[in-house]
Amino acid sequence: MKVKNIKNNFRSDCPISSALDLFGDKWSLLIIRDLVYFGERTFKDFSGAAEKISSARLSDRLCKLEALKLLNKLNHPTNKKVFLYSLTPKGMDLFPVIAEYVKWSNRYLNEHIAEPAKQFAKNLEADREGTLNQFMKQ
Amino acid sequence: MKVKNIKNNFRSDCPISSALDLFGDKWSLLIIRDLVYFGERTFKDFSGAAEKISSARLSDRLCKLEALKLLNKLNHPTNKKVFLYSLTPKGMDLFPVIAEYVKWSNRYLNEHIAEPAKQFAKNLEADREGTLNQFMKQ
DNA sequence: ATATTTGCTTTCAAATCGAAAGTAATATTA
DNA sequence: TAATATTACTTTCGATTTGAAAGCAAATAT
Repeated sequence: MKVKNIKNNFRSDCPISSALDLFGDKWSLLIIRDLVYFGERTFKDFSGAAEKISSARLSDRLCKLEALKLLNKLNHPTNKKVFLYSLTPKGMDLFPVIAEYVKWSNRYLNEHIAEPAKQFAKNLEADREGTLNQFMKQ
Repeated sequence: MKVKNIKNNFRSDCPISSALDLFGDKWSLLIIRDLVYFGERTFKDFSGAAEKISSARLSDRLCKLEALKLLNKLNHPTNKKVFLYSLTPKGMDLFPVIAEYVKWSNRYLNEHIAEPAKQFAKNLEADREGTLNQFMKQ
């Protein structure tokens, strides 16, 4: 796949619009989410997530996120055709963004969201620092 | 404009994907951003932002965000053809999400972003609670 | 040796997008 | 008060992005 120069194509010098230019689509943060939660994932693992990303889109997003150095792609230790994706520190630093989405959704989409997420949101509200650190130190 | 039932069309019961389903496009958070910063904006004001949203897209997004009750649309006190958009508490509660994007971009896109945003990020890093409260109490 | 699995790529119709022009109602200017 | 300008949109249309499905090659499992 060709990943054309994603940077140097920003709409403005605003940090918010620039972040959205890089990973402000409907899939990138869900890939990051899976990696925060599971640590490592394969192509097939990502494909299995509830949102049902198509393989074309998944392939495209993994390439872009790797090009942005938000994730690492490593060989599986025993299976040559499988790759293991994981977060770089740069990618892991998106976790606080994700956490704020969780808090907002817990407040305003509460009846719609899954029970474990509600608990996570509750922990975040009670002790943000601690809950984030729990995930972010490795 | 017709705003078709935006809810009941979620990809999953995940709070992150659900939030992205509602306003995970490249423009919605920038509209919220302008309203956090300026309090009130007109259609023309939004059009003037550096990212140069097209009028068709702006019209569409304002409708959707109003339908989601993230913003209010009020008549201008003296000019009948102008409307004043502002944030509801539900919309204002997206500010912490925005703030985390700012922090991330300040870390990883630092040389690209504008100086005032860098200062804001610095304040956030030094005193998150205080900096957020400064904006969020009206 | 054959079948299956994995991580993709290709194809294609449909949805979404940006750019530009158009419109209708109001407000300003001459 | 008649002409001009402004505002908040809507319309149109070609280009880009998307999702769904099928295809594929290499590696693994049977």
